[in-house]
Amino acid sequence: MIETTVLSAPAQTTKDRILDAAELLFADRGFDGTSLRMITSEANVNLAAVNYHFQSKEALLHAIYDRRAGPINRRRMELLDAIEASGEFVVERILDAFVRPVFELGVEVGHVPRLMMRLLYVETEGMFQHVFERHFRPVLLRFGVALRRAAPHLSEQEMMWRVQFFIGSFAHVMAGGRVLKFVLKDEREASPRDLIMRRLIRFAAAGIQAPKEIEA
Amino acid sequence: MIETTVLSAPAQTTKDRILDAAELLFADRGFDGTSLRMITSEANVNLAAVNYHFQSKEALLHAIYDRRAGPINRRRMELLDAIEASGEFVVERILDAFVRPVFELGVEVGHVPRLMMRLLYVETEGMFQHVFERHFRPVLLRFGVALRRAAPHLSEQEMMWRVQFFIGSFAHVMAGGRVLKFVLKDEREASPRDLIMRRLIRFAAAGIQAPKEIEA
DNA sequence: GTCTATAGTCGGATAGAC
DNA sequence: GTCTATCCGACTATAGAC
Repeated sequence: MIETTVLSAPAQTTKDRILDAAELLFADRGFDGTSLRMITSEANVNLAAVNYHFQSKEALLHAIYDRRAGPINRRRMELLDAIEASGEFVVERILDAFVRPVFELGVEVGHVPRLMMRLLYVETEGMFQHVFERHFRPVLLRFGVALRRAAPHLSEQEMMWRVQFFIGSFAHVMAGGRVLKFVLKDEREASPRDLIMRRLIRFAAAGIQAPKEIEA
Repeated sequence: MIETTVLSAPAQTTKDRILDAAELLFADRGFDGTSLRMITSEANVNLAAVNYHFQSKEALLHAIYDRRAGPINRRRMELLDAIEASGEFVVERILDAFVRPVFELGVEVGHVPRLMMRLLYVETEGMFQHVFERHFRPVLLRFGVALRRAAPHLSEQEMMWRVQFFIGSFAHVMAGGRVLKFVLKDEREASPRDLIMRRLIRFAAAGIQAPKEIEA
């Protein structure tokens, strides 16, 4: 089942080398802050190769997002399938299904959340729309439905807001907002990723299950 | 007490016009995506004026962050002073002191949270460090202390993590992550800002006050 | 498919007149 | 303080040889 070629990646094609180099650079320096020259130099390919394999710098970013967003959200769907099959709609387990596929990414792609962060807040509307409609919206809707079964006391819009609060927490710790480094210092390195994930789920599950109204 | 010049802003100086135009452009298109020519054109000032009043494009962004981060965090400190004076350490009230100064910003500066978002995740380390050390770190530390008095069952590091989850939720809804528009649709326009703030505080207060351990 | 060479544009910054 | 004019480097994209 496990192909050894996935990890060691021998005999990588020019196209893949471009994708890998560009992905890291875009995550770190942003689209406008990354030149094709940086990418081709880092990937050890010729400058013209980008416009040959992709058609433009923008189409390259497009391809990068599709390559990552597809597998992550398919995995989320699988985990949701299992929850629905079992009939056990528990908030913690549903949230786990959302965050686990990202936490399970290898450390060698630890920059992917930063890339997604840019998509959420920084990239152009068109870029966001393409990726969101294709990969994220169906997943988000299904999570909303599952969570309402787990916490039926909330209206649909109330739940949608709380899901957004959860996504904010999740995105923040995944993208490693620089604040984390300054506030938590060495603590962060010491905390195994698994513990961070459990802390996040604990926090968000309590928030999502909070009673409905503020005033009696 | 209230100066009418604050709102109508008559006879704005060249320097201020540059600050205003650049702030909006940087928030929308990012530092690399904004040229000095866009800024001076939008501000109706000469191209050379930027390098005269500030010294470089980077120093201009510096000035922009200082102009906003100062007042917001001073207001937070005031609200914290009031809490400490009253001796009523209630999680909801402490969280309110953190978010209120931002929610109270006029709609005409609704782009400021987006600008802060870029600082958190996108700008250079140097830019972040300058602003964080000067404006945010002292505030964050005080909030951590106050929250631990309100929820003493948590260790310092546990609380720091939960504060980070809260900040993620807050930043996400303030920056209006594009997801909000797509998921919540018209609902967002209809929800008064005050209601959003209360929902956020309700969610985060429950999360922060969640019991300590996952397993017994 | 891969390269070199270059077209064509736009960027930040500054010199120097007023 | 404000302007015009300009330097010079860097950028995306492509044409055309191999």
